[in-house]
Amino acid sequence: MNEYAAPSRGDQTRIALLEAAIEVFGRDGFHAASTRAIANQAGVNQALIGYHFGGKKKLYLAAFEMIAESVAHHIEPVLQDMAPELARLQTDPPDRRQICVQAMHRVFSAQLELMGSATSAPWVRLMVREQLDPTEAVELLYERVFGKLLGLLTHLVARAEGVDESAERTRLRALMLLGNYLVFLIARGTAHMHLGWTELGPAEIEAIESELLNVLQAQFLVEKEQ
Amino acid sequence: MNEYAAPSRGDQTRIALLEAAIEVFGRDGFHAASTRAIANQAGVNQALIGYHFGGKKKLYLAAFEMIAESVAHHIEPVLQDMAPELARLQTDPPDRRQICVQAMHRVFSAQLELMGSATSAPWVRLMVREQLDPTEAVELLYERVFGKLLGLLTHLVARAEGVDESAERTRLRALMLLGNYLVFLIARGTAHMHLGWTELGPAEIEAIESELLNVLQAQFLVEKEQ
DNA sequence: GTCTATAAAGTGATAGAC
DNA sequence: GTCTATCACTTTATAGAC
Repeated sequence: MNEYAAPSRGDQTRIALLEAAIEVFGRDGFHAASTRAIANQAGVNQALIGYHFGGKKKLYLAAFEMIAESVAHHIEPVLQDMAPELARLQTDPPDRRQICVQAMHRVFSAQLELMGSATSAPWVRLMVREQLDPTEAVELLYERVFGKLLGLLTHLVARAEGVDESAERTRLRALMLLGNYLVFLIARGTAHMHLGWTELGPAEIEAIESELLNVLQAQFLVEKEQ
Repeated sequence: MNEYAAPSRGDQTRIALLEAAIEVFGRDGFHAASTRAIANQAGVNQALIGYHFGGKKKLYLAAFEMIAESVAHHIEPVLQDMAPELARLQTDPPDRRQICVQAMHRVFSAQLELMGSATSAPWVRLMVREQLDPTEAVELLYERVFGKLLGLLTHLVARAEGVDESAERTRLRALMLLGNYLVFLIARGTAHMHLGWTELGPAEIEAIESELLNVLQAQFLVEKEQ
């Protein structure tokens, strides 16, 4: 499909099916989601899944292509915005710890904002599901989304602590940082029970974000003897 | 069934079905797991699921009863072992930060050991799945497992930092700590890709545990001005 | 308590009319 | 490109023999 021309009827169907697929696969999981439920949600005929995508499994994979594109689209401006600071880090300035903490916080804020928005919540659900039942899509996601995110975090950890970026410990640290907010996405039920929350709205996102900053500062804003 | 008498044939069937259920539900998810696959794995007839448990859904819930019991059984000695230190914390000793960090590390070690062992890996998979598709079992798990764990962590955070145990920030902090190792369970595929790991064996568990201690020390072993 | 056999409903895929 | 109709298969649950 031409990106600038008006979408044809077929394009509209394809897009509707992809959006419905993200919604329903994310809510019910691959097996529990029926092609009839997806077609119904999209407002199109069930047989069109076969026609446009070649089957349920291929629709599933196509949905991840769409997500990866959208998420990359959301993340890129944040990375662009951060470029000057990242460049400054190469010169090893005395305030590198502050710069790194700020950059990490910015990355997490962008992620939290993304996951909190109503439009992208279904993406998150589906990406989390894919982690649990990995298919070919995990590689796609790592290549286009999580790998970049983790690479940046690893770089920032390395710069903040003055350690080697390729060391296993550094990479472990980056994953653990990611865990600090992933827990709210994945163990949402348990998290809400422990906090007495009933939803994950702006106020809750704000609370997570604020505490995340505290944790980052506690971890990286102190000189260490080693 | 009497706990001390030899299990009857029916008891054996029940137990075999529960173990198979944990295995298969954890591997495939509730919907993708068929009662035939579970019965086959248990080496019993499919119709016996209906007879002993009343249906697939009830078998699923019964599996969580069994898990909760087993996990509580594993965790209790650790808690018992920690009781003296927890009592000492009440007196607000000068080394309370060290005590708290040690206690947290002990909790995480016990968890990591549990999740790393071949026998309990299926439990973990199933508990993680339940987080994503919450049923009545989430409440059971929170009541008997996660709530206790999070309660202890919240208490230790409060003691270490000298803050209020019931404050939302303190409870958030406890959840974030949990996230530091949960990420390795839930985003296992992504974590392995980022680290170049191919399995989660003793060496990997050891690496996580060791880095976790560093993170705990960085977060809690420094005096703060506030 | 365990088995076989089967009912009733749902699934993904597709042939063929338009 | 879209629709209806249907095939071939799988699912859970259960009736009834042993």
